[in-house]
Amino acid sequence: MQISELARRTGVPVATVKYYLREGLLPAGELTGATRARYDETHVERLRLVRALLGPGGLSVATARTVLAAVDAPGTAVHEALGAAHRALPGVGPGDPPDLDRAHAVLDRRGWRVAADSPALRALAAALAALDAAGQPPGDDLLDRYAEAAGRIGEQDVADVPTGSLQEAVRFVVVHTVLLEPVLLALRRLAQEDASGRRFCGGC
Amino acid sequence: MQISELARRTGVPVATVKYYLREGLLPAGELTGATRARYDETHVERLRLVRALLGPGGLSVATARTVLAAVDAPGTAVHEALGAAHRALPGVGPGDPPDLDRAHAVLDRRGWRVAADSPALRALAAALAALDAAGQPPGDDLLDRYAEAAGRIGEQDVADVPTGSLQEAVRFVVVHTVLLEPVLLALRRLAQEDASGRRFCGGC
DNA sequence: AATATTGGGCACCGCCACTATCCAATCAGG
DNA sequence: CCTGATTGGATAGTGGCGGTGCCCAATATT
Repeated sequence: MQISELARRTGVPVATVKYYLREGLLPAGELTGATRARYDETHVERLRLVRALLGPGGLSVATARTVLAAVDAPGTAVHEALGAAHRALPGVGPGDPPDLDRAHAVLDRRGWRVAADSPALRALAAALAALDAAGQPPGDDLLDRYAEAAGRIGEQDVADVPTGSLQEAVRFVVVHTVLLEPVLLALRRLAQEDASGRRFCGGC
Repeated sequence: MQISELARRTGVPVATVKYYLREGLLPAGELTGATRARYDETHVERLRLVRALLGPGGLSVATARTVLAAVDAPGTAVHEALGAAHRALPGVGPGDPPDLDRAHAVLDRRGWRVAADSPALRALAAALAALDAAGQPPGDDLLDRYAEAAGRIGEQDVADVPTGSLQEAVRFVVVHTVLLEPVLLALRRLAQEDASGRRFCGGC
């Protein structure tokens, strides 16, 4: 198929498909002439993935390129792919390294072992600092409850990773890491809404 | 204090403080003359809150304005404040209303009652659609596990809301709704990292 | 009185995700 | 084979966002 059909089948404007090609989010089609290129089903699939990462996944084009590079690298081990995805995700800039002590303490209480330079660790520390700044420092019990719930989920995420093909596993990890975040946040809000209705509205 | 001291104490550039004043994120100081205004501790506190919402909270200026308006409205009930915060949070545009059936099914299995037009419900449906588009449709068991973990958290969030002052409760709800999201996401990533290390790296 | 600072307003900047236009090459229809 | 439409590729432009720089008259400080 040509670029116009690729665009039509995915609902993405042709100019945008060209943009993704330029940005390296989408592999080039097979050139059949100086002004013709052929695309196939893998391009359709990839384009849908790109749109999912950029839209609901909330990734920037630059971030998506890095994440997809990990998906494409042939020999990437699953643990490395997860690390690559985590590293690529919008993290905390190198500005003012936050206080990692409380974040470490939460991890220690659960017995989690993570890399000392884990971006998620810095993100957690930064988020805790923001709560302090907002005048609502979280208690250890609250953090532990959050950590327990997160632990359940993270454990399950990893247990679900398929063992068949490495390619498949890496793709699974990246997609689930990124696209289940909005699912989790939406479910939390729904749970809050339900609980709030019961506590403050008598079921509304 | 004057604007320069407000800026100095919070580490925010003066021009940016002026911008927040223009945008209505920060209430105007008390005018003491045509070119003087006085700010107090409430402004320092509010400015820190604004920075926390805009930075780690990930809100846009427009969203933060809406959320803060709910905080400021005097008679807002807690349930309304939560709703206002949820409605203001970056949701799904009115484009292509997603299929709500699967989202409803998850909620029904947990017995949650939420508004039919809940933005979180639409967000959930959109996120599920994105997973489908990415070729990794989530199974019901996965969704149920996520919902269970989210339920634990949301329940606790609501139970923690202080009952003393309404103002205090509303502020608590807004801050916790917004700023615990990055905490939850960071903890999930850390749990994944820990679990991945144990499963795929033998503890690395 | 001289100097420095302030509040307020407006214009401007850099970044980002597209989007529009142009061009030569090429394909399809007649 | 000729003609007109379409394509790939490149370049430039757009609109929104979150600030940022600059200027001015008015005011405080010295």
